[in-house]
Amino acid sequence: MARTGRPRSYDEQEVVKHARDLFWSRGYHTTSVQDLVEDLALQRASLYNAFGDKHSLYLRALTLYVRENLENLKAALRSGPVLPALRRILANPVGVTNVSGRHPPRGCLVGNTTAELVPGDDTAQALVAAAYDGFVKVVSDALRRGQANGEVVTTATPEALALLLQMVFQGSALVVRAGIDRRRLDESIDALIDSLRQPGWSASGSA
Amino acid sequence: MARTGRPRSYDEQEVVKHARDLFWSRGYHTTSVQDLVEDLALQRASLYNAFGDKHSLYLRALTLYVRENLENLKAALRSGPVLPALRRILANPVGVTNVSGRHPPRGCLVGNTTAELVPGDDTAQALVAAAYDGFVKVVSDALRRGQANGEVVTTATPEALALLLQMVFQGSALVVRAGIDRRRLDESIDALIDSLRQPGWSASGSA
DNA sequence: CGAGATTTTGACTGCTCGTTCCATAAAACA
DNA sequence: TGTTTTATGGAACGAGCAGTCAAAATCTCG
Repeated sequence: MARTGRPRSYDEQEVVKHARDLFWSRGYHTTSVQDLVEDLALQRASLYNAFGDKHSLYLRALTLYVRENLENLKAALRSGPVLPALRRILANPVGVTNVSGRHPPRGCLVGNTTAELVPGDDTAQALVAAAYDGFVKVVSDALRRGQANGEVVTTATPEALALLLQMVFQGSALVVRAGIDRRRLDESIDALIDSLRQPGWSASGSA
Repeated sequence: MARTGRPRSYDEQEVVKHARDLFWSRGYHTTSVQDLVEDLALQRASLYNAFGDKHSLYLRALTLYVRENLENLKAALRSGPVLPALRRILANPVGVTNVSGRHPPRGCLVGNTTAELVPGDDTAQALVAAAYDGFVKVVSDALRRGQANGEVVTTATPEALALLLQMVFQGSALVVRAGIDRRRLDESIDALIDSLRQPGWSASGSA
C-alpha cells in the first residue's frame, strides 16, 4: 500500500513536538497559527490539511505531552526507594528551565491547560482529567509498594497521598513559573517528603 | 472640590468587582471587551475612559482579588488553632462553586493568571509574585504561632511549610477546576494536615 | 440662564485572527 | 508519457478583536 502523491516536506511527529513546545511556552491563545507556521516551517495549508485546525493540533500536542510524561514518571518510579524518586520529580518540575537552560519556566502543560481552557472545552477537560488520573494511578502504585516496604507512612491511603503529591506537583510548576527561588522550593519539598517517610526506615534495611 | 461634568452612571468599584468575576470565570483572552461591556452595563468608551484599556482593567481586578483574599486569609488565621483553619482553607479553595452554587469551579485567579499570562507580562508577574509572598507571609506567621503552641511540628521552618501549603492550595484549585471529586480532595488535605500536627497535641491543652 | 466640564452613546477604524481556496509542484501508477 | 493523487505556496476571506472619535447629554458654577 505505497502512498501516492507528492510527499510531505515535514515530519508529522516533529511538527507535533514543536507545536507542543510552542503551546507550552506561550499558551494556547497567545500562540497564533501564524506563529506556528513560522516556527514549524510548514505551510498554513499543510497544517490544516494534516491536523484539521489549531484546536486539534493543540490536543495532539497535549496528548503527546501527557503520554511522554506519564512514561517518564513510570520509569522514574519503577524500582528503588519511592520517596527519593518522588522528591526528584517534585523538586524538578517539568517546565523548569530545560537541560540547555534555554526556556524560561513553562509550568506543566496539563496545569496550564486546566487554567487556560478547561472551562468551555470538554475535550481538553477530559484529557487533563485523564492525565491527573494517570499520575495518581502510577504514584499510588509506587506508594503502595513503599508502604509494604516500610518506607512510607501508612496513615493515609496511597490514593490520598498520590493526589496530594499531584497537587504539590501542579503547585510547584505554578510557583516556579511565577519565578520562585529554587532553594525555597527544595526546602518545602523536603519537608513534605520527610513527612511521608516512615520513622526508623533505612534504605538498606528492607527486603 | 465638588466634581463638575456629567456624573457617571456606574460605580467604579462595582465594575472592577464584576470584571474580576468575569475574568475569573473565563480567563483573560477568552473575555472580550465586548463581553465586559455587555455584562458590566457600561459603555465601551466609559470603560476606556475610566480604566485605560483591557489589560489595566484586568490588573485592577486582579489587585482587588489579591487584596480581598489576603484579608480573608488573615481573618481566618487570626486566632484559634492553626491547622483546622488551614484545613478549611485548603479543602474549600476559592473558585469552588460559590455559596449560591452558581459558578462552575473557577480555580484561583492568581494561579490562572500565572498559567495564562505570566510569560511576557511583567506587571502581572510582579503582582502574582507579590500575592504568593503575601500568602506565605501570613501563613508562616500563623504556623510559627502554632509551633510555639506545640500544635505544629517543628521539623521544618514555618516558611517552608507555608510555601508547601501555597503549592497545595494552588494545586487543589487546579484539580477542582478539572472536576475532581470533593471527597477525594478532602482525604488528601486531611492527610497533609495530619502530618503537620505535633503528635500528642490537644486543642485545649495549650496556653 | 448660559459657559465649561465630564460622561454617555453608538458608530467606526484598523488590525489580527483562524480558516479556505486554488493554481502549481511532485510523487505513484498505468 | 499521461493520469491520478497528494502536498505546497501564497493570496484571500470574513469575523471578531481592542481601541478611538465626535456629537449629544447631563452635571456644576457663575
